[in-house]
Amino acid sequence: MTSSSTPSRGRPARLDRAGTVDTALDLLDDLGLEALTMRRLADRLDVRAGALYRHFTTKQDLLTAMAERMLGDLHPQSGAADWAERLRALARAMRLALLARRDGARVFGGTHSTGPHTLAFAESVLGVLREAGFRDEDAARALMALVNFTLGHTLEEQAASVPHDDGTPAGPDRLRNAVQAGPYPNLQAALPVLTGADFDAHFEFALDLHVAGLRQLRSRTE
Amino acid sequence: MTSSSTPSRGRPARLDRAGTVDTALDLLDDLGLEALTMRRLADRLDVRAGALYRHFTTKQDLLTAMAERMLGDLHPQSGAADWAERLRALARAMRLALLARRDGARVFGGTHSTGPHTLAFAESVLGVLREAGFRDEDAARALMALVNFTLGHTLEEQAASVPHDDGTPAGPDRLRNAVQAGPYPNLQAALPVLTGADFDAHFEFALDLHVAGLRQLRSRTE
DNA sequence: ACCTGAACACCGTTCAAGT
DNA sequence: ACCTGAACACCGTTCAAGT
Repeated sequence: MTSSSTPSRGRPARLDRAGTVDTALDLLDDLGLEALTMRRLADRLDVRAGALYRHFTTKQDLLTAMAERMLGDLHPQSGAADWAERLRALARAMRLALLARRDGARVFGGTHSTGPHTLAFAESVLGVLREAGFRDEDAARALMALVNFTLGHTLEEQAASVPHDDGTPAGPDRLRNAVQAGPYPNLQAALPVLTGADFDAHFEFALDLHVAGLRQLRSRTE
Repeated sequence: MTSSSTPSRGRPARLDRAGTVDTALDLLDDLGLEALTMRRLADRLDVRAGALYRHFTTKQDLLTAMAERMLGDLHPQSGAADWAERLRALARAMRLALLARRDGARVFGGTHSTGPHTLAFAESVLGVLREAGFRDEDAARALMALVNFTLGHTLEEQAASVPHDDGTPAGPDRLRNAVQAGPYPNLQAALPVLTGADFDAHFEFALDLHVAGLRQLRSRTE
């Protein structure tokens, strides 16, 4: 369901950047980042690994294209609401785009795309902020903060859902055991929330903090 | 300057967890995460690679110990100030601890230590927040938000300082070229700040947002 | 022009055998 | 008890040679 176009007439080129990136993302979903190797990707494309280097100078180049592609599936949902709600919608859309693929946050975090989807996202965030009256400098820094905490959050969220080798969920257990073994009263109190799986709520909390901070900055600047 | 103790009497064990972690961190500083291999670490310890597996079940285990060790060099600077300033000091200390070693943020982000240093840090942050009057749930989420954006920021900061193969700084150039090639008026306006290297200011901005958000939450809760 | 075959220089990890 | 030697099953990347 991945390779589109190129109706096999004559002997069509089996490889092209776009199709290869799609297949690589499918492979990522199936096997995870650790198992995404050039050889396995080549296998799935019925090609030898060396052939990939005609379209990607390096594996890093492929990963960057994958990150860029992920941000293409970005649909911020927001009517003509106020700036804060439009900002929230953009942050939520970024989170969902990264969550949509296995290890999406790690792929995104390990690359630095300057492709059109990535730039369009940044452009949108900056547009909302500048229209809201923020200075260029503050808008730039607010964009960085938003991207950074969204990435950090999504990294954590995807890491937490990785199970042990034996199948049981890894994160919560280890933390609970460690906390109960030592003198950590505050951690003990926070444990239910920290080991809880309500990542939507965690993200919304962080988003609220960010927006509240911006609102205050705005009211002082204007 | 790394291996301490074990005055070579008789035939001392050449390997121990603590010393190995120190050497691994030295190697990380010298060569970076990409080049930190079990074989190279074994070389520096005058040992064969297989011997490392007597002390670390896996490379991931070693990396986790390294992350835990990094948080041991945490010295939050703050007198008996108010909660907001104490929180800032903790966040700054975490950032500095990660920046102190090459690729420190990537090592930390790729692991999930539940060691004493890591837990003590979390315990401190939670302590400040709970003493300030935050509910357990909010304190837990504020801790997660703080760790996530500090990690995200530091990841970005260390990635930005990686040069091209040819020596010139990689990040700024590529972004500038890409932005100037397309219709990105908002990015154009933000470019000086985005490509600027004042990461202290970027971090303080994000920290201000976080604290302002918390202050507002607190005034509504109490 | 595009891909294969085959190699190069590595990896993490395991484990019998030595001391 | 602790480490070596040697192997296993891989990696990313390059490049002459084929078609």
